[in-house]
Amino acid sequence: MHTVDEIVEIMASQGLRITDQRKTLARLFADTAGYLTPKAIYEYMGKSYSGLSFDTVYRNLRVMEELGVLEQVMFEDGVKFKLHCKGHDHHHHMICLQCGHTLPVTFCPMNELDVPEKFQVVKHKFEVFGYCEQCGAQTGDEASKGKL
Amino acid sequence: MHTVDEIVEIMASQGLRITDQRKTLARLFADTAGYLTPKAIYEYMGKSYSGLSFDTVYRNLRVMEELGVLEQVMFEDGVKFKLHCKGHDHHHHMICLQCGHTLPVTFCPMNELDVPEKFQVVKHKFEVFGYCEQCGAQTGDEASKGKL
DNA sequence: TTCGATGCAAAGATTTTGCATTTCC
DNA sequence: GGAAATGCAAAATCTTTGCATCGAA
Repeated sequence: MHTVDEIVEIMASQGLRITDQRKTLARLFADTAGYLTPKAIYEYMGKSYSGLSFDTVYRNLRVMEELGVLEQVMFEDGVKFKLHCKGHDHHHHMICLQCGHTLPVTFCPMNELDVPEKFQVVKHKFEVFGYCEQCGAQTGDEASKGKL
Repeated sequence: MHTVDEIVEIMASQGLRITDQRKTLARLFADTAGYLTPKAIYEYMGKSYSGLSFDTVYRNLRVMEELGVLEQVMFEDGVKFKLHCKGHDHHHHMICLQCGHTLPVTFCPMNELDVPEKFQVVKHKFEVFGYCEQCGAQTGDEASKGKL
């Protein structure tokens, strides 16, 4: 996980200018333990910047992704972003369908998997979806209506 | 896996009309052991139907998905469809980055995973990406350029 | 014959790009 | 001061919807 300062430092070291907007973006991701949609990010940022445009948000998300600060993931309901997990040991995630928060999973199925020698593995994906403590308690039977 | 006749029968039993276009779609999926993009499907269908429109392809894909014949999956480069795996025991897939073909993986990591009791599991995803025998042999060093 | 399926056109939604203006360093 | 970042507008994708016509049952 990165702190605001670390993210800002990475951007500055690449020659990027540190605008207010980018600082706010960095703070948002540093404070968020999960996935955010571009729309949610735009709406959050819009609170602080009246003339904010969607394309600037996208541009900054792309820049931060290229720097390796953020990672982009496709879900059934669209693209989401979160802080990149680099710097940590290899792991996977349990993801809350309600709020998007994530919990690390240290177990990796690739250690157990018997791969046919004909298949040349490049990468893998292992994700567990469900409801976190807060959301599971709050929603009860409504839980199954989540749509991440 | 379904045969063309099984797919057609499922559609007919739901009151859907069996048009030539739908028969061709059924045959395409019955013959394809992997994922197809809407665009690839449209282009394939276009060979047989000159006035084909994209919206009809989409409509039929949605219908077949609702009937449980197809399943839709989001990849980094967009939505893809394949025959639904129902009727088989629970399994996962190894997916070729080049051609989209899939191989079944009977191992399920959820059997090994120690889930925190606070987290209420709904579903999971385990996918292995790489190159199948044919594509791995063909592409060699170029392999890493795939983009599924 | 009748209602569902199709093609066409247009609308939505999401993401990207060109360009003038503003702002950081 | 000069280059990068932003906002605005418009374009490019991808997907869906309304409606008149066509066609399967």
